[in-house]
Amino acid sequence: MGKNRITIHDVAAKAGVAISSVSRVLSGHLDVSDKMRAKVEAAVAELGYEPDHLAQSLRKGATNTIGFMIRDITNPLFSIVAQSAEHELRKAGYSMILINSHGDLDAEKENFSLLKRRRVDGVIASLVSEDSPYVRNTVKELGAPVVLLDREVTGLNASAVICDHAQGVKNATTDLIKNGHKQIAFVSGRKDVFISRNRIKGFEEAMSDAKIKINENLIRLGEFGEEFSYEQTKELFSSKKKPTALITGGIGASTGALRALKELRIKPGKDVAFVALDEWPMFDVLTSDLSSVYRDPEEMGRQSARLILELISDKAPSQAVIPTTYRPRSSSKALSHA
Amino acid sequence: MGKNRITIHDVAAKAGVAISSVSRVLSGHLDVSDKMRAKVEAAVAELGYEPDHLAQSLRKGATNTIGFMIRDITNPLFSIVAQSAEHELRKAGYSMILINSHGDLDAEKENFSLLKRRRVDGVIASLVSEDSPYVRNTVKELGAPVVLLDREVTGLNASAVICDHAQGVKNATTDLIKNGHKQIAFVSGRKDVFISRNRIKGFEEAMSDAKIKINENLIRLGEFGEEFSYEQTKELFSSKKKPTALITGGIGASTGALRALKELRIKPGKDVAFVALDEWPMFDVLTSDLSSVYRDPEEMGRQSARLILELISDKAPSQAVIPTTYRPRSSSKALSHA
DNA sequence: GTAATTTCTGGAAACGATTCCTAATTCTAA
DNA sequence: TTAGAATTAGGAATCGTTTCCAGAAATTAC
Repeated sequence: MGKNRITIHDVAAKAGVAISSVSRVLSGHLDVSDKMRAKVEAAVAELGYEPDHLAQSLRKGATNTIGFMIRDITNPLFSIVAQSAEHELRKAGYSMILINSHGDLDAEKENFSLLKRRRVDGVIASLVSEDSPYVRNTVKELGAPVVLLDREVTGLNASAVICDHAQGVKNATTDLIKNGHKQIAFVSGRKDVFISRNRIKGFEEAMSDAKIKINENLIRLGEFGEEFSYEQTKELFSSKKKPTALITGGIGASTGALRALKELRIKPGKDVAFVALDEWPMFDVLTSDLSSVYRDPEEMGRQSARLILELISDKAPSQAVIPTTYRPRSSSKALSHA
Repeated sequence: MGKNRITIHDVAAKAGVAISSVSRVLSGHLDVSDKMRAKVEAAVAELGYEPDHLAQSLRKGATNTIGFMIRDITNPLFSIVAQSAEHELRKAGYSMILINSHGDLDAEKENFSLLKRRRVDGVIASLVSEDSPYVRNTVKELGAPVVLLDREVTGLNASAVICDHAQGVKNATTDLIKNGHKQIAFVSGRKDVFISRNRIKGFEEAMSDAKIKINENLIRLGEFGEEFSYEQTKELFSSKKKPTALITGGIGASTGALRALKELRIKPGKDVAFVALDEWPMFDVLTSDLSSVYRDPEEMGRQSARLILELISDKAPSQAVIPTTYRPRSSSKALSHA
């Protein structure tokens, strides 16, 4: 097959020089005569030589590869983050190894070990959890810099891209309140991760500012993903005292809630006010004018790429904050029939 | 930092044996005594040694890496294909390098060269085009096996995952006809790629079977992506003689069409019959009962992984055919007001 | 007990590059 | 003309493995 791989030896032989000279020419080293450069470049062109990235990596101790670890690349938000990060890294000469952890802690652990063996120069990761004690160890053992997506870093020598969920949620909640809502339900993922904590924070601030007491029964924080949200929504709207507004955190939660409402024949924006946190592709076309809290996934990708490249070039860890914006649409305005 | 990388030398020293013996134990070679195995394993455990994948690759000539080249990972269908392929490859000990070509031919060319330098063991690719003469060369030069997604292979030493779009489209068209539609518009991507040709083939067969003459003005094949479809749909429904049914090929095209219809205040499923080719996440929840032609993206991922692994182990190229199924919903039934 | 065979182990040569060190060449200055 | 400095080129070590080869040790056969 492709057995006839052309190496630096072949080039050296053809040009009648030493391999060290070939290497020097190719790496743009200064101490090389014009004659030498010409000879080598001719040989390279003639043979169509391309340096072997593998051998270079081994010798240089850098693979120019970044691991991108994610819970679920199927999440449209994260697929955009991944694409944007890849685009950015590529411009800097890096490739991206994509690796899924399916929201599973053991898989995640194994993934770190895999990336370590592959000697990636850095890792961008959306972790399953942030508080487990294993994170600190794993990241330390990795021996390569890490950028965390939407996770709070504590003591860890890592950078992070964090989103200011609180602000967007606060604005959304305030608007709901302004529209007369008091019984506002909030369905989102696990409370032990930053994103949920931060979202609920914005919610609580808005409620507190408006001096409305929060009905704890309407706060449902549990799992990411559709099923949890589906069940919670069904429960919420099957009870006697139904909420008049609903905020759902994350695409999975929004889907589950919309599915439940559909089955219950409750029209979001008509029978109940609705705000989705995070948008998905075709949001405006496909939803009937749903309000949302938006964050720019492309910017998240760009920032994560920037941060990991900075860490690789030995800069100090830092954080990038992505703003969120409340996008009011008609679904915020459903009349409260409280 | 992580300068203290533990190598096979360290293990050999600690165990008091030769490095070749360590290698033999670790690779499960037969000719090794129990005593030796025990000594080495103890040393490995104590030092926490993990073999360097890079060095292994260089020596063995295999990187256990597959390149996954795609036009746009943001396309929800393809992100599922990617995830599913990655999952499958991982089980076989392979990692996946993800690389976007943004639908650009030059980027694609460069991507192939990048993957070649990185010595991937194989490539799964959704190419921008299939007929350009460069494909044959590039793939040959790559020196690694290739699996093409939804592209017809000609003479090339490559496998392919192809979808039987024709069947699903034919069934959908036949159903539309049964519901009284004759003026059926068809908007999809470039005619020079398999997917469009195959889809239109199903359409033409159904029309021909029903002895309905096709109005060429209603067939709009041009670009993938939202804009083209948006413009074509606007045009189609601004003319005097409007189509009574619309089939859109691909997620981009469907989005564009839905956007156009929304602006024109034409309700799919009410004012016009509508069938979308390909579904997207939350399809059933978010669309108001749109008919579709479905293909299983996870199966596409699994099959592409299987095929590339087969090629790597020197099996002959082959094709996997993914069926498509027509999923009639209420949007097929809009009354024809022809 | 010796010879022939089988098991096991260590040494060294790859894999394909980079880079340090040294020596040869050219150039400058006295 | 020659000593010294500055360029330039080649040789060899190195990155961390695997694997071939040869030889030592252990086993078996006679």
